[in-house]
Amino acid sequence: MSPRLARQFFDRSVHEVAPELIGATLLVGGAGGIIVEVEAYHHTDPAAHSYRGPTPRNAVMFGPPGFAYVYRSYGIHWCLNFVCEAEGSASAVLIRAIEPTAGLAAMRRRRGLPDERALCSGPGKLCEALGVTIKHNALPLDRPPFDLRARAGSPEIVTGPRIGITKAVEHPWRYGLKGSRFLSKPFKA
DNA sequence: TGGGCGATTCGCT
DNA sequence: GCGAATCGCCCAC
Repeated sequence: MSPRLARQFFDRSVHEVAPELIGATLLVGGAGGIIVEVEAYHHTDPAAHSYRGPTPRNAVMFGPPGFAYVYRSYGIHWCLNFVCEAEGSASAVLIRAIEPTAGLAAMRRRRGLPDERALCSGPGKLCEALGVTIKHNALPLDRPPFDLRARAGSPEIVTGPRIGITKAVEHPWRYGLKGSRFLSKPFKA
């Protein structure tokens, strides 16, 4: 088993951390798999929740790195982020897609879907599959129920514009595992 | 294969 | 009141 990611792993620029999360293994309560798609959000970025300063919702982003920031999206879905950089810098990586490898039965049950490819292929989907809710907000990533393992090799990374945002759309801050069948959407060649 | 739309909560204007 | 870091379904092509 590869080593657990230390808290210091997140105490760097989101643009360093985000691509290094591709290929890492994320389990929540024993269910999850290999991270294949993420997006980086920096506090100077108009598309980031932290751009306009702290609020009750985004408070965790302004705390120390290595914690989970969970928020509700479109009134329905949960989205999972990892807080990065020094305390107060309010930057985070959005986890967008996972290749399921562990706890398949539990994830299928929660998703109500038999298709493995659709289990975790989107930020809202993977939270439902892994059982992530607001209860996980502000929890440390180096302790249960989270289990985050460093990747083994150096996978090929593809980049592209982020999805579903209206501001700062030009930045290529979406990172994916090249050729993965489990992405939320394909990367443009 | 891809675009349009409804569901539904919350933060901010 | 508006719009959002989404998803799944429906429809046209």
